Amino acid sequence: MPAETIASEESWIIIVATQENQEKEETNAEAVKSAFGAKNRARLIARYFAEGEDTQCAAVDAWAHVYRLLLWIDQTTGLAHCYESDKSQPGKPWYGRSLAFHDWLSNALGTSPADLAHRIDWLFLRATEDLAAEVLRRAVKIEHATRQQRAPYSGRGFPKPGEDPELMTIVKDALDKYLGTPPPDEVWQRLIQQIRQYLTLENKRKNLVGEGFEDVLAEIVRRTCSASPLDVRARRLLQDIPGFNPPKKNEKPNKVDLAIVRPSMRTLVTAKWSVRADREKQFAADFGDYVQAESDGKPFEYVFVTNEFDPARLMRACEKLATNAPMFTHVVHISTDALKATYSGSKEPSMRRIVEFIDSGRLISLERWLTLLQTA
DNA sequence: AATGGCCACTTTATGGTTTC
DNA sequence: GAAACCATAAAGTGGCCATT
Repeated sequence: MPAETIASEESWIIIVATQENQEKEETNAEAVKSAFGAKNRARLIARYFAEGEDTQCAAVDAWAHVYRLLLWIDQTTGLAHCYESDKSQPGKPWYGRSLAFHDWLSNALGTSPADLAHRIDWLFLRATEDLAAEVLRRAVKIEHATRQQRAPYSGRGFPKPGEDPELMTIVKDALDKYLGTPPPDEVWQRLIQQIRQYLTLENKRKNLVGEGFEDVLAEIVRRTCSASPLDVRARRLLQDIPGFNPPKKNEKPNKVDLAIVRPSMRTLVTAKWSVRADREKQFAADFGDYVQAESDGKPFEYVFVTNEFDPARLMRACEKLATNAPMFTHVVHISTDALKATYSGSKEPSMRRIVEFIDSGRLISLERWLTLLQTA
């Protein structure tokens, strides 16, 4: 594996970066300062659609774009992630469902179960390249300062940054018998740093999935509905949407995940890749704020878009009432086909219930929602 | 086994301050 | 007056744990 090493007499900074990154950086003169930030996400999403064949973005393929861009493989099972990791371990019920989902997805994307990993997670992989480049730039920048800080203590065997002796012992003990010659210090250090980077990388993902989901949906709506006059924005202030008052003083302004404004209707979207109980409570609180702030005396839609696979959570979203009418105008899942395939081997009533909701039109697919937006 | 809920994790955005 | 720097709030998610 090619690596960039910043050598110094003490050799304590070893940054791992792929050759590919380095080349990209040279051609890509502009440096990305916030790899996961709104600006870079927009740049990457634009690039994704520019490189693909489906530039217009057909409603029927919308789910595939979302999954190619955002879905990932669970490291512990090797399968496409559709539920909490601890419940998706081999032998537990959601392992079977994860297998079914993985099977459905590789088929639907026209690839094999073994190759699926390379067909998804586009956004995270690209953003991660930018992040690595930025980390490298920063390390170079502060290298001098770090060396000065350590200078007074040189020669006294102070621990080096990023050494992690415990992790090193684990690896050493495991391989001891098989190593003819003990590897040099730099090799150890690079290995340890690579392991740590690999492990921490996964934690960063949730950071990108959240707002990245909002951005991807916004872009898909824009491209799918390019024929009709509509204004789509992610994280728009409620007060900036026509017909909604600013908050009373001392109350903090409310941001809407996705706001779609058409001549005929204002649609406020809450977009959550997945759901937890605490987030469910937020739905009703937000809706209350929206109703409070409405100033035109005209109806608006409140839509929930998600990739949640838990039937209980989906059911509550479908059934939730505000006053005595359904709170959500639509409950939208990225792929109701994926849901059905994932549940197909399960006889639990909760899952049958969801299939009924799908069949009755209460829980609709992203494709269906986009066509509704196009026609209204 | 399913449910409900808490919170650790990580980054960005923002606003203020300092430096050149 | 731009830039660089710093501290802090906010956001969103998945893992995890206790309870049903």
